[in-house]
Amino acid sequence: MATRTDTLTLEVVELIGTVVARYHEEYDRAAAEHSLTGAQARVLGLLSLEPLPMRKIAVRLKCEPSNVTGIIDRLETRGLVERRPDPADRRVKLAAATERGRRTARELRDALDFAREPLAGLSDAERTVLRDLLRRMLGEETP
Amino acid sequence: MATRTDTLTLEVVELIGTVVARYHEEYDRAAAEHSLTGAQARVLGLLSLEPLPMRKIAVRLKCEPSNVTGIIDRLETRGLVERRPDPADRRVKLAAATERGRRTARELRDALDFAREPLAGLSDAERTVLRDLLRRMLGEETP
DNA sequence: CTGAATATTTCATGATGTCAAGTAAATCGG
DNA sequence: CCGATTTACTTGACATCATGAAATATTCAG
Repeated sequence: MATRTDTLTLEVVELIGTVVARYHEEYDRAAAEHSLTGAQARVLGLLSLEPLPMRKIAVRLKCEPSNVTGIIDRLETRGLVERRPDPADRRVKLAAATERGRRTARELRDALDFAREPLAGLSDAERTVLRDLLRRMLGEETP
Repeated sequence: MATRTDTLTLEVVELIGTVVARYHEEYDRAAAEHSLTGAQARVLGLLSLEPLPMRKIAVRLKCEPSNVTGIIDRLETRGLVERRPDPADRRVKLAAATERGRRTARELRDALDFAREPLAGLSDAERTVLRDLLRRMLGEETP
């Protein structure tokens, strides 16, 4: 099976590149409307689901823990996140979204839902096909 | 047509998020193997096709021209890119990949081709479907 | 209890990004 | 042709994000 140089493959790769670029534009634009950077929006989104230790945030972001300190600092300064002690381990600090933080995260999600409208051009059947192709492409087994 | 909250749409959005993350990981990893950052690799890729004025690089990157100055500075320091005068307009500086720059860009492209192997799991017919769906999703009319 | 491992922070450093100001060159109106 | 405006690029100041090393506090293993 030709995997590298054929026109079709290159075309798909190019399209995926475009999807990636579009995704970031929309994400950063939505974040900027709340005066957040992309990284801050991402972390706030994570914390709106559940409080997390600094260490785990770093794992999710695939970055050094020392980097997370600064990002949480900035979110905390703006009252969107707070640090709490972990009752089970006094070394650990849990970062948790405040009420305002959760509200901001919700608004961000809604704005991104709007940005996701590109999918509106596809029917349910087509989305199903797209979902299955993406899953296989990502090597996830169809459950 | 339900576009926002249905499970199928959210699932596809999630998968696209995963594709975006995967794409960046691979891209940055390939760039790092040549001691390049993602931004540097991206610019080098552009310049390996044709020399460009600083201004146009900024447009392609969707950033301020002053930012491009630094990126080109760093690529130039490493002998991958050079600045040339534009014979048609003495205000303009053309950034052009050197021979070494073109070679590095080629190696980078090859490494990325390898990273693109996820597509190997799909047949030609499936890739065609994927291509068409992505095109429609991106609002490009099928030529 | 002591020593190793873990979680976080701080500091130094570099890349990327913005914005404002400055320089040089082209262009336009008169 | 000439002065005013626009355009292209650079510089400097600053914020964010990222890494890595060192410091501190706490847990855990033996």
